[in-house]
Amino acid sequence: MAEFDTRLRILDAAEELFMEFGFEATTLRQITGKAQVNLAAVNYHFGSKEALIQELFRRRLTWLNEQRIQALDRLEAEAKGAPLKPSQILDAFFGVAVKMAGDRLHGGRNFMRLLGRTYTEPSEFVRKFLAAEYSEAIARFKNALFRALPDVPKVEILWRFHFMLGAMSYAISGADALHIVAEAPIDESEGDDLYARLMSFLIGGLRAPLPEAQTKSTRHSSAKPRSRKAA
Amino acid sequence: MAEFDTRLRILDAAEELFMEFGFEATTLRQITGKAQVNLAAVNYHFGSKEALIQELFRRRLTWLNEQRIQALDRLEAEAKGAPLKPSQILDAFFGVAVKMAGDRLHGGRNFMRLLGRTYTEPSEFVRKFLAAEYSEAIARFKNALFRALPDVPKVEILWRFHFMLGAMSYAISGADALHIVAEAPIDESEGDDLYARLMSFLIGGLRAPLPEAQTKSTRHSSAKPRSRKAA
DNA sequence: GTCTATATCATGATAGAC
DNA sequence: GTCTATCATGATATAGAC
Repeated sequence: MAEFDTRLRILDAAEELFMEFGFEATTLRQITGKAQVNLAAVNYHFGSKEALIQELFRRRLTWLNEQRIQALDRLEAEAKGAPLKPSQILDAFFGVAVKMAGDRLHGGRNFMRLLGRTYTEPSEFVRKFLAAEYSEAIARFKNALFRALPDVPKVEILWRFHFMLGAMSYAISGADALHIVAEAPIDESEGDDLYARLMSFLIGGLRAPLPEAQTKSTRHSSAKPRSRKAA
Repeated sequence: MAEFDTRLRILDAAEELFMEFGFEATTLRQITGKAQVNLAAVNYHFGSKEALIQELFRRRLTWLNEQRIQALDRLEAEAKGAPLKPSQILDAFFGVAVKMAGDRLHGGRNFMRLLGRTYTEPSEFVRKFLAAEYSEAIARFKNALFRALPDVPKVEILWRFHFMLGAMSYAISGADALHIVAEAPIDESEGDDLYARLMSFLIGGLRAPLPEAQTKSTRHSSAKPRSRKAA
């Protein structure tokens, strides 16, 4: 079979299968079967299943984070040293991702849904790899948020960033899980709709009043002394 | 000797291992090894690995959702027919979960971290099972939110509920993933701290201004100037 | 009821012909 | 570079002794 690019066929097939079944449950036989290449091709071209997974993330995640950093670069150039607005920062970080997730054509959709789940993946080597791929972009956006919200404690910003990543992950993983919430299938909100919905939510969460001003309408901690600070 | 003991040992060991390595990557040998029972014990007591997983969820998730519903019952009894405040509803739903997640002692911590990841699990039978276990609680809380926020389109509430579940999932999965965001290890916010942080964020997101562009039905410009605060 | 031993099978990976 | 054939391993599950 005179295949033009076996590598690409494997990567695309693997992306789709990993998205559907996860890393462990997807076998090399499924991948090579779907890609219509020989079973040995994966090991020939990538060396191992693990290396295939890494290459799969590398080819898209590197690009995604470059886009994010470029978007941030543009905003900061325009601002000429002034702090950015939080909404601008979130737009640069999450906007690119949601757009990529809406792109069915180039496989971005599959990849982003996979990525959303992978962020909390138990597998050690995947997490290490993700952390490395993300580190530059995360550092840039963290600093931008610190500057944009000088009154908010940094640790609070980090936690909220973390929460936002969770919301984005579910937003993108989307349909399957949402059906647990909405028994009746609802219109799948793709692209612009989803983006607008997510952004409203994220900005609302990021700019919410800090927890210390929490009004106690609950009885959860009424029995406990307030002095529990250390943890 | 006692079968009961063996069952429990298996469940506890499995919970911990599944949390650490995921369902697929955890083998019956690991489970029975950690539980210090015989390899055949899992199949004897549960029938299969799949049935073990279901039993594992059942024993905790059923209880969790009962707690949630009871909390909602109490709130609604107090309100005597009036709509609840959104913060009360969120408190009933997420508060119980976060408290359970903070309970290292009875294994609730492991379970909740597992649950957070599992919600978007690819595995078909797990998702089906979760949907069934959740359905009653979700229905109750959906309706409570619909009543509490009569001006917000229902589809919007469902999406925001979905986003909130994502934020909670990450909040609980917590430490591992957060280290990707915060390179320097930050104090692990457990219990009350985490709860307060998450609730502020969730309420902020739930009550955020609605997104402008709604390509829903033919209604245009509902004559309500949504104050778009920031681009 | 619990364990030992094993059946049965699918996996990731490799060797070597072409 | 691609294929066929095969490997060693480890998986779930079962049969039968105790």
